[in-house]
Amino acid sequence: MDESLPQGTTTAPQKGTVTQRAIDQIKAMIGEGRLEPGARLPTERDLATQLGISRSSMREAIRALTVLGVLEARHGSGIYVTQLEAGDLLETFGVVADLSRGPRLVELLEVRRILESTATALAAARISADQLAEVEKHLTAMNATDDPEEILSHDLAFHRAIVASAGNDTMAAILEGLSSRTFRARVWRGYQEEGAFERTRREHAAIHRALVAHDPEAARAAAASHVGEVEQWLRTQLQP
Amino acid sequence: MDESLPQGTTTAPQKGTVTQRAIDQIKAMIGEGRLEPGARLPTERDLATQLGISRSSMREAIRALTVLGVLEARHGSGIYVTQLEAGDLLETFGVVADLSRGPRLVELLEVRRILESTATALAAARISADQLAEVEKHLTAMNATDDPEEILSHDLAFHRAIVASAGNDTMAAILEGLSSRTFRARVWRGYQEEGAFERTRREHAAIHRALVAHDPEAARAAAASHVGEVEQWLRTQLQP
DNA sequence: CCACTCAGGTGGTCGGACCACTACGCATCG
DNA sequence: CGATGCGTAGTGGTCCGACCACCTGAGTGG
Repeated sequence: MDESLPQGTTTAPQKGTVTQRAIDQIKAMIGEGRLEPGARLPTERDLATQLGISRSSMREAIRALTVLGVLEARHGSGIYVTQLEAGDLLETFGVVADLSRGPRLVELLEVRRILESTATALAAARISADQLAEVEKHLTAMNATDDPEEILSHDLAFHRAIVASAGNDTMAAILEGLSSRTFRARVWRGYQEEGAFERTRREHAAIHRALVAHDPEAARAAAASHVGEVEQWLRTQLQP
Repeated sequence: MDESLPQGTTTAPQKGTVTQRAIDQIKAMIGEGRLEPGARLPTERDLATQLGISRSSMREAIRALTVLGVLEARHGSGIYVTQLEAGDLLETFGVVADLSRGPRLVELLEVRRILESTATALAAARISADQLAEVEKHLTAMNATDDPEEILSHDLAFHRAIVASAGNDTMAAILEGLSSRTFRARVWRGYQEEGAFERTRREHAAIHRALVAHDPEAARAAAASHVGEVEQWLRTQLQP
């Protein structure tokens, strides 16, 4: 069947590195509810003792879970479990966008097109007056300046406000990663040099109209077309 | 002449922890193309010396990038950059599914419904004979057993084969995380106790028919309905 | 009653030591 | 001559102990 290895403590699969085991164990503690969101963990030294490993290895495990958005270390205070909200856990999604290039950029944009068109459709049905005002604020601000940096900033906020109105925080967090600053800046650099300003402006206006009219289908089409334009442009860039 | 500037050009901005800086620098090296996918990094000791930090801190940085799927450490050999493919970077996506609970599970299922319905529609248009055979293999195997464990396994493979036929690796990797074993096992436990076997079988058959007919719209509807069923069930479970 | 001080505890960093494993060249054997 | 085996150098993995930087809260003084 299996082994003849005596287990020192309760559960020790004895697989992989010591650090990896520590990562899994802490993750399991949270998954099983033994550690609530926001809870404070024992000290690094205590944790290391409990799991029978050195503090160095335990620190590596904690660092790993920190970059994953699961834990949060506060210098001088302690280690805490994050709220485990979508934003916390999906922050690493931005890394994917930053490190992707070539064909994968197109794939990412395709995913964004699918999700954002649906999110925009949902927003058209659910958006409130206040949320719509927020959207309009960034729309007008975007059209009132020529600074590319500022345009990009308001463009991001424009879409972010719309997606937030869709009411699905997880989807919003994913799209946030897919629209991260460095990601868009890379694509926009060349895209806007082809006189895409005016087209972008029209597309944004179309999206806005659909939101005002609370027309999900029109919103979906407008958003899909908007992202699709960039997607198609990028596709041609890869086939010189 | 270096400090008091918002951002340095070459040297470190002296922000955050030393380890975090190391993480960013390595990430930047890869992003700027100074480290190609599959390339071998200098040794931990050399890297630590280059960045002027201790080996312990460097190890934490490496470990962090390892769990993110950016680096891969081979004991006794060296540290290498992964191929940076969708699967490598999106493996951490499974953590989100594993640690999510309550309302966020519904949100995740909603995202999956949107993506998988589109992926299934794409698959209907593009699927080849070989790929279709693979899908059918798992479909029949799923209907030929009563072992819940085996059913779940073939169910996963069934959808995986379909999504793979859509031709978007990034989307496939995301859906893989959203359909991870532990995630589905948690949901299915209760779902299948309500006689959902037969319904699931019919829904799978409908998806298969649409694939055979190369009918994207039917495939989209069938897939959306399939995931939506589970989604709705889960929604009711949260409102007792 | 409030503000300040300061000591203890915590995460952050460092350097060194040793172990486990891999890779590669060299000597050996067929 | 080629294939095999072995040994060694180099790599990541682990551990230890020390010190630093920072936060917290109890105690002190006004």
